[in-house]
Amino acid sequence: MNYRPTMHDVARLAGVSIKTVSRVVNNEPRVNPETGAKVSKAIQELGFRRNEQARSLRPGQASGLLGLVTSDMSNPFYSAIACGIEEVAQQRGYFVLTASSEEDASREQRLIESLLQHNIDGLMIVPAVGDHQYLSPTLLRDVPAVALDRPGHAQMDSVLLDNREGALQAVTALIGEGHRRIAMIDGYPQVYTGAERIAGYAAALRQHQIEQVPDLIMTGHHGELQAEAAMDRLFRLGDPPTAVFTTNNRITLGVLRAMKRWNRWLAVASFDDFELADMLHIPILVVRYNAVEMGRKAAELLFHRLEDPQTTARTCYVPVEVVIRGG
Amino acid sequence: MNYRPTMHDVARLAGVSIKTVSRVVNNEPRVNPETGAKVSKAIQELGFRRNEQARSLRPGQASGLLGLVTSDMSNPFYSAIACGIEEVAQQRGYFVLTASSEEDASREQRLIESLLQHNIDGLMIVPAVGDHQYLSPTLLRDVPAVALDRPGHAQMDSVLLDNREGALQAVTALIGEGHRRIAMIDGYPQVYTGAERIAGYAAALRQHQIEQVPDLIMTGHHGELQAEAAMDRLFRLGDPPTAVFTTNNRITLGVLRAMKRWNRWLAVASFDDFELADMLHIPILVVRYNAVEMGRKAAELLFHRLEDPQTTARTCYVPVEVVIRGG
DNA sequence: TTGTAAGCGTTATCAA
DNA sequence: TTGATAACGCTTACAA
Repeated sequence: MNYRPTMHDVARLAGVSIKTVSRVVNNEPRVNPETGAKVSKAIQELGFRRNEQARSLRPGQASGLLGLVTSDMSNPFYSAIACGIEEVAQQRGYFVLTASSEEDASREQRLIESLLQHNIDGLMIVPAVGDHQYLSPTLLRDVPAVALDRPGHAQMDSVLLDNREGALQAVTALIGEGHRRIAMIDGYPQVYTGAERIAGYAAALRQHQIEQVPDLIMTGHHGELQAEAAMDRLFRLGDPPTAVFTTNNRITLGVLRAMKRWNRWLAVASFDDFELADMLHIPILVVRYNAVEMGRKAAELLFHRLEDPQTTARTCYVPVEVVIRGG
Repeated sequence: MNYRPTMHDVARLAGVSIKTVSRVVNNEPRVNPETGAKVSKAIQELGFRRNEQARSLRPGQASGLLGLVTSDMSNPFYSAIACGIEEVAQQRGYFVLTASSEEDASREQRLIESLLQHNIDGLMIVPAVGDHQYLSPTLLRDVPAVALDRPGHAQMDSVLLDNREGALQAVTALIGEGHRRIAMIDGYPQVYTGAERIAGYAAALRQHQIEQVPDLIMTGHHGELQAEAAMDRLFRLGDPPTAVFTTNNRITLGVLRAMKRWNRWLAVASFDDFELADMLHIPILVVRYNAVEMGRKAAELLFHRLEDPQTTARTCYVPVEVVIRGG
């Protein structure tokens, strides 16, 4: 087994006390340059590296760890967020502990508790559906937290999209192209983003005096396959829609698969852009935003709060825009 | 500030010694049920949670942390790997510290050192190009490590794809379709996977007595844009190819973009599948494999080694297959 | 069955 | 400018 040198070893080799080694390691002032050189040499020779766990054991010392809980890392949206977070964290010498809640609130809670046991300095979370009392400062032991994509507890910073506005613009664009029978396929309406996007869809119809048709509103689809089936049902209607608004990237993929299978290409507006959207042979409207930037913003909010814990909770909106892809 | 209760607090409240609390927390036998109940009650009341950093400070105690260094988390291939790793780690109550090397060996080395300072129990790494002496057991302080996607140091476990065979099969399939002028666009030939895939391409041509044409072999492209430009150059040739073999997902995307721009659709075989490949209006051959499974395998190898550090290094090959997408 | 005391590797206090 | 010593929160010999 490989022995790992400690400050004691360095101190012994350099012929100084352990405190002096600590001073050198931490670049404290008031160290005699000569002593410093001796110590540095010993550090080099032994290949000493400070044990971060031991250092952060002492209260008030940061652990250099952040927690990130998302619902599902296999969704490119969340992995893009994770990228942004990591980028900022890495710049500051922090590491990120990532974990997936699978959209399960009790699992999310357990993960958060485990993360707290590891002494994370801050938490970023995409809160799963449900009550979020366990995100209260008390239960988080005053560890700063940022909610991502969905609002968390009232006293948390958050980074959100303008979901409603994006949906409204996308559906309005469809209406502008002359569509009146516009279907909507959505994920979980219980999820904040889903609810907001539905509201945007409804608002667009209302603004143009188009009545909502229950047959065209399909809610509660988890994943591509369910969305594909929903599109099938729309195709089978006596009077099918001429356009479809999908509320997230997974749904959009399912819908496109169904259209390909039926070889009937309706107009599509999708909340969420996706890779290769521009390669489609039909034009498609997408609500686009910068997910990596969302992650960066969240990490930055967190670091600001670590530096200044007193400021009141802030919500940061990431802009969305509607663009045409494919075609 | 929120005070975080310690075992001492629990002990005081329950009227027992700290050691008894420790016994209860760790489910040690030989605790009087009554005493245990008292302690559990105190733990509940105070909301006590063991401090993992303090626990793992003692040598021989696992930290419950694993390190993962990939080259670029924004590539879906690597994030899929991370998913698989996390899945296995989470099952065992481990957390994963992720970091991106950006394909820079010195940065990779610094990240590994930082990870070691955090007392990770094991490391998984997609080694960047370059010399990997710093992946020797000595410099890793005998922390078990698994190389992913590319071989690391001789004494490491590794999880690899059968790159050469996949490339050979893909190019052979193109030849089977009657193609003789088959171009190849690749990323970095210095990267192990790139080199292997090039070798597979060359082997396929050789087996069919097709001579390699230097003009059709474009190597050293980083990212989509460079690949797109390479495809442009191929189109401008007096005698352009009839088919293209691309050695990774980024290259493929660039090539498809170029084809769309020129509206000239050559046959394509791609190493790496990609989302929406099946939505393309042309058929495309892809070398497919399960990246999530690669992550799972790597994590499993790591846990095996944690349990039994003595076994010799193992290499695990993840199967690849050639399938037709799109069309 | 329970408790005392030492120690893990670091930082902080305070005295030299 | 340096060093002895006591924490930090926990586990583990060893003792009671």
